Amino acid sequence: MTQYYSEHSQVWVSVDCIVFGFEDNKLKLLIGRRHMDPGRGEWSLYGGFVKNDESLEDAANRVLQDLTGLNKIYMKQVGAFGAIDRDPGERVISVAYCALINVKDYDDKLRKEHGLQWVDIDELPKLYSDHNIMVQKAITMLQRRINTEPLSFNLLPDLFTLTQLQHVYEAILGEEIDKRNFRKRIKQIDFIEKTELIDKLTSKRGAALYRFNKKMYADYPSFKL
Amino acid sequence: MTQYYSEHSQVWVSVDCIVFGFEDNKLKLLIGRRHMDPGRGEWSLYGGFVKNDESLEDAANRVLQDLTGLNKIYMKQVGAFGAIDRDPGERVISVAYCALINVKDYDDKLRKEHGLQWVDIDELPKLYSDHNIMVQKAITMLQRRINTEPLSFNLLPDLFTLTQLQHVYEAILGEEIDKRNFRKRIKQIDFIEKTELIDKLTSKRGAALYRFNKKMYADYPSFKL
DNA sequence: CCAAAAGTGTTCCGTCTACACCCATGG
DNA sequence: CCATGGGTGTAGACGGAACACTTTTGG
Repeated sequence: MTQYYSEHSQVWVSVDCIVFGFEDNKLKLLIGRRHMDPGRGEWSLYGGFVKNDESLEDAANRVLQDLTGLNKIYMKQVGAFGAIDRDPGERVISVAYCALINVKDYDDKLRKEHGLQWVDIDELPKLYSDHNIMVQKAITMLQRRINTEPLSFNLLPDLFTLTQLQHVYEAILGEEIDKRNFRKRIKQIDFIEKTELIDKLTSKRGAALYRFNKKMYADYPSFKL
Repeated sequence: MTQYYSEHSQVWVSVDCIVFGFEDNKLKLLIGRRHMDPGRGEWSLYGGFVKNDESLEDAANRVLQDLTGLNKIYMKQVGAFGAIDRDPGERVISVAYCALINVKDYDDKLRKEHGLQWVDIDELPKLYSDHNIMVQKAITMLQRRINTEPLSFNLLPDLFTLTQLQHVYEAILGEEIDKRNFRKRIKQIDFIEKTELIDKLTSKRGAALYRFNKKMYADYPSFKL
């Protein structure tokens, strides 16, 4: 079993946040250029070191809040990355977290202050260290889970049209979906509620706005698209 | 982005191995009693600290080899666990790895030397720290992946009968499977090869032995049970 | 001869897929 | 009046689930 602490070496642990957003019917990733060595100037995920008095989740939440001003963001651990030389400076193990945010909730001024950009996931540049691998793993995770967990709503405003929702699925899965089949399946899910409201922004005719009823889902947490 | 190292604190990082085996048609977990403080005497997973000159995977492999004498064990990361007080002694972040081994390959003398036991996953005791959560997460992971990845063979000898294979699925999924439907599906998978050999140990009539053809799978890595 | 496990097909039902046209409105 | 996106149903294919009896042989 575990042996005494002092005989062993300690390492730095960081969290890296893989922040996805949805805009122009594309899945986007929030990245910026590193402001410090090693890797100054390279494209990178946003991250930070884990402090002694915070859990991994707390650290990821702190970094995300610092970054977006938002609290209670949907977040899931992607995994720990621990190759010896993954950080060119020192031994740093990093735990990657995937976050989904609604771009509209995110103050764009804050984005610019941090020097960050939304980049289409189909046009990602080479990122610092192993960050591309982290992103790839996060996308695979989303694809596996999107049909069995209500993830997609985190990328949309509280009120959304079915076409928007469909575009989220298409962006994550990377393939087109038949509109009629998609809507048929949605109708069977009772916690995706149709409201009386009509969205007139995206079409002339107007589209019904829907809402994800969190309470109803919490009472009966089963999801299968 | 990441800031300079020295301003930040370091932590201990350990790996914990969730070792599954299959025996008596049950899924079993390898656990032992802790030989040191904190938590001396409690049931626990087997683990060890990550050294400065090894990756997380290397550390997990080292611990597994130390434990079983086996090399090239099937292994997958379950996740990083980082609650502040998860280790009662010091701040230790642990990365859990799930391993699948064939009990027959494992020298039972070595097991006893380490004071370890195979315990039915339906009869797990309370484990040290957050180890029960790790195990639960590993089982959920297996259940999700067993139908899309060729995991099950790692729990069996090279040659196995279809009934044995079916029992592995039943043990992991926790539900009974129809024999005829199961065999129908297996027949469609061409890298599960029927051999000429007959197993006479488990039945009077004798059952055909099958083999997982790794090369054939590597050439065409698609799996759907 | 019998207990115990191996092996084998068919039918039914529900689910997924493919597919095309009318509607409402702003400009 | 027309371009744009919203909204709707059906038929055929396919895959999954239910289901029971015969075979072999060691003891």
